[in-house]
Amino acid sequence: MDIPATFPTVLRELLRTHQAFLAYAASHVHKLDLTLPQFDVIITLGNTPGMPYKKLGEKTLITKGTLTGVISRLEDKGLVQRVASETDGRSQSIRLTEAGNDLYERTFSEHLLFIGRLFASYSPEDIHALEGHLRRLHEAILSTQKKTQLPQ
Amino acid sequence: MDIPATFPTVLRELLRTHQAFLAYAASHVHKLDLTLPQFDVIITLGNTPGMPYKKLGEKTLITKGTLTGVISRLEDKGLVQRVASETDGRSQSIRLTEAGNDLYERTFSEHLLFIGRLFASYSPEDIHALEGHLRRLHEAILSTQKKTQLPQ
DNA sequence: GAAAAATAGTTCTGATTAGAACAATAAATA
DNA sequence: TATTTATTGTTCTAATCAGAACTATTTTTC
Repeated sequence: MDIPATFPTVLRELLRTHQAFLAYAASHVHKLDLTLPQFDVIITLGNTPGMPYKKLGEKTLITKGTLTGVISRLEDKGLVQRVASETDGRSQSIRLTEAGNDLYERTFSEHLLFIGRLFASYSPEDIHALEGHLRRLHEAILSTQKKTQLPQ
Repeated sequence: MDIPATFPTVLRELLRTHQAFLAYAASHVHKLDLTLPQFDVIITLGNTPGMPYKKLGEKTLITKGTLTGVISRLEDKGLVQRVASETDGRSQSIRLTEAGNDLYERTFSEHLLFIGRLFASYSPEDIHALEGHLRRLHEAILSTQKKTQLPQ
């Protein structure tokens, strides 16, 4: 079995790029007195009638245990509210309050512009290629993980 | 200014891929009763005479405030030790203890194999291409960040 | 319909994170 | 040399993170 000598380098680069992106995005979001996960919840809920807890977690990649705390802090700030589901006694819907929606409308497009600057030098094809490479690695990880789960 | 409609998708994919990789790597490392940052420190120190605190932080991407805690926990486990610098009263060198080195020797190559499985379907050119794409995005982020730092 | 299994959220724990404030030391400057 | 400035590592805070245990409610299965 011959391991390419360079794959640890790729992975380091993945980590560094990820970290750099978070720092860049956070520098913008912190001006709103929100954390990155909090803002992520806001923009995920924007332009929706709200969504169940679980779906929100899947979209934002936030674990349910963490999500409880994030939502609570946003609720304290008056930006979101929990609404008990009528059909399922376990479930709740999270949605933006009026203040939360105001914030969303006021900041989202600017945030998009801010993030978009990163890709100033990218053509649509460039972006597409990058996405393809990431998606391939992502899928490779998932399928390797699956194989490893029930080894031999 | 025309923003490509797809860049949020790429970034989501970056986050998902990153998360998937961490989960995959952690599943292996947790068997050693170590966290990912802890193991990262171990393999960074492996095959070195130790290194100053600051350099270790740069290599592992761990902030100095966090690093203090990580090192302390590894010290408690008897895997690393702090050695005061002789020339600089502020500085310390961190290095593996004998037990730490044993662990490193025993687990590193296996860990490399484990991670290498992710790239089973990759040719060296594939890996190189992926790395190039990541590096480009990384540099785009850094340069955009620099421009934003002193705006107008 | 009753017991068992699955699901939604909460709570708890230990660790990491970024960031700021701080002490001690070293280096630069005047 | 004395003062100022920079650097190293620690400590502190508030938040996130994954994972496990737990409660309350469905849903499944028999």
